[in-house]
Amino acid sequence: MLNESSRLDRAFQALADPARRGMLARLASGPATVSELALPLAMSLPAVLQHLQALEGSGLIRSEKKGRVRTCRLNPGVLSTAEQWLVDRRSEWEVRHDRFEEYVMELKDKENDDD
Amino acid sequence: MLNESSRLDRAFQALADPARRGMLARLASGPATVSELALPLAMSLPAVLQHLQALEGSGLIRSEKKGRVRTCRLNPGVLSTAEQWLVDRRSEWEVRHDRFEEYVMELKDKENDDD
DNA sequence: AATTTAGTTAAGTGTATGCTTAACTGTCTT
DNA sequence: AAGACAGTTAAGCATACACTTAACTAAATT
Repeated sequence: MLNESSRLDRAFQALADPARRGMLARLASGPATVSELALPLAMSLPAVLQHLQALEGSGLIRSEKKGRVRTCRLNPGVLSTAEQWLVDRRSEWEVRHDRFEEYVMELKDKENDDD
Repeated sequence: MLNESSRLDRAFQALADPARRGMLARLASGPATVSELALPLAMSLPAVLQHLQALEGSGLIRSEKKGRVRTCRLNPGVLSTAEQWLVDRRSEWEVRHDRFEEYVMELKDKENDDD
């Protein structure tokens, strides 16, 4: 079974590499073949393949082979799962922070009462 | 120099571990000491320290020591930098996808014209 | 049929990561 | 002053990661 936590592990892990983020950025503008994805990268093709496996293993992309060319495309679902995790944390923090600001305001109001 | 790409490397790398995400989730609800962060984790204190170093090194948290207790708190800036990267990719994809949907709609309209 | 193209597999290497235990440094409590 | 508490440092170990080269498969071209 692939629980939510290990899905996020894989997704963030996949995102933690500039070559892979480059591939995702490329794929955001449309499907691409393995060679096209490899073109801007200064590494061997097997290395590219390994990055693609990481991306596909995390569910960030999917790919299919037709003849001898494999076409990759972005899979936006996992992208937004990761995004949502970050949004949730940040918004929880912001709520707390707003409350703190309120509290500071209250203190200032009381100070003013004392004048 | 710490460029944007390697900042994202570190941030996503830090996010790719359930223990560290747990710590961030805890810190989203307010500051905490090292021991408090360690409490729910089934690992030694030095291991916890190493995770905290990863988090602080990525800029996701900051911490300060007072007496013998170190207090950690969330640093929301890097969180939203990572979030923004994901949002940008997803929204670019969505724009393209919407255009494709439009295109499909157009095709269907033409089909209907032929009926 | 021979060659080029597109991708794949296998094996090896160096570095990074995630953990451990043991020993240690300050700070607070009694 | 003695001990407990909160955290830290150092060293070691096993696994995972990012790459490489060499050898290979299968599809398209000439």
